[in-house]
Amino acid sequence: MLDLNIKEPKRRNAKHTFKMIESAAITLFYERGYHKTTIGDITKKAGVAAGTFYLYFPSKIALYKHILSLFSHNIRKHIAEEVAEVKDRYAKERAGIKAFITYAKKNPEMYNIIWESLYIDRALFKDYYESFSIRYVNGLEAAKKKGEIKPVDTEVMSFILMGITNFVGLKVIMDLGTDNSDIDHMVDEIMNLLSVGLFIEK
Amino acid sequence: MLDLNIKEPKRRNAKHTFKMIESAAITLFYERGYHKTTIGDITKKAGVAAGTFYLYFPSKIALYKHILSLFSHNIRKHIAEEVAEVKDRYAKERAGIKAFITYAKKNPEMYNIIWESLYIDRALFKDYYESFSIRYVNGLEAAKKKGEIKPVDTEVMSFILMGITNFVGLKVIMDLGTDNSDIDHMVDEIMNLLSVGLFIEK
DNA sequence: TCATAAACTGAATGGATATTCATAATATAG
DNA sequence: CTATATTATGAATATCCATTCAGTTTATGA
Repeated sequence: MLDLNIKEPKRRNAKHTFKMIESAAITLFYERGYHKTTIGDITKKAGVAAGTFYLYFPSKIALYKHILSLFSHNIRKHIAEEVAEVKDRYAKERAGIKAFITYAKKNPEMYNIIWESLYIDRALFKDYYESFSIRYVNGLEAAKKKGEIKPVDTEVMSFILMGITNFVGLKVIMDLGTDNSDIDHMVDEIMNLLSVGLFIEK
Repeated sequence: MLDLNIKEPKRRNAKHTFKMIESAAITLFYERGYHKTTIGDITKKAGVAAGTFYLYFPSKIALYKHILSLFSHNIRKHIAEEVAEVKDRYAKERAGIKAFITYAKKNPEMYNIIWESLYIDRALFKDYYESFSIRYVNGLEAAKKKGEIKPVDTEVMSFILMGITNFVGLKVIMDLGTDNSDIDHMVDEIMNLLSVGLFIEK
């Protein structure tokens, strides 16, 4: 893991201060975006002085990278836990897709903050999606060997599946379109496409 | 259309200046992002004085909106032209998907600049994807009536299809993963999924 | 050629903001 | 209780940058 030069607090009160800065930043980065959020905004919301920020974080960008790393781990962990509970590939795929969308709905900050990496440090963005893809490919290759899925190009398929999940997640988070109340319905639509396709043969 | 208070140049030389500012901004917004690009950067690259910028654009944000609007129209027009040439829904879908990806590869700035609207003005982002979705839904509903596609939820399907196209496009533009040389192969993988699905029935 | 609108210049302005620093308060080990 | 590492403060600093403006140049129609 990259060293961000973040100083961990030692005493109980300081741990609380650290968390307050963290959560204030998450909220503000989500609401206003990274560039429009100032250190002053963050410390004010956290209820501490501006200087306090620099006791823990060497810079604004280090804080951003720290939060991005938190989210990367959390979402992966959450999906892995849900997927682990089921057996075959179909059930795993459904569980993974639903886990992503429900997690995104509960933590809308995550989505925005991860995507914003593209405009903060492109390497972070590339790294995030490539490593997500690699995980996906591993699962798909295993399923291919077991004859659970068709002999597709798993790398392309990983981006197809990430695209589906991310955009349906986006619809839910940003409330795009008319109806975003029923996540299970959306997951069903996705699984139906993955099962029988979209087109009717002539 | 929203009025951006952009002053169109009248003489030949000035039209050239205007274009230089436009294209410098497109390059820089792509390379550095909106917030990290200064008016000084833009005017320097365009080869004019800082004040010249304000002869044509009332503000930095107005320039961004102007460019976003250019891209919105161009990509839609490009896709519409390609789609118009073919008849049934399958061919239309293939043409549309391929048109998006090839256009994105040729104009990688477009992708970044459209997405960045999320961090500049969320309403622009919402508007962009919702109107894109509505166009998609219209096409899908027509195909449904004709019995060309299955009776899916077309709104959800529009986001599924946008997600697929956007993420495969992303892979190509950002060179994610190992192989991005063969766009036709990727489009085939997508069309195959849309035809017969991913899973093998037991 | 001349008058004038259009185009252009670049230094100056004003406001914002990331980061530093000298100082003070506080928790805890011994 | 005391010494000390830790935590906290917030005003000051230094830089950056969008925008303005007073003055200059240039194209073009008459």
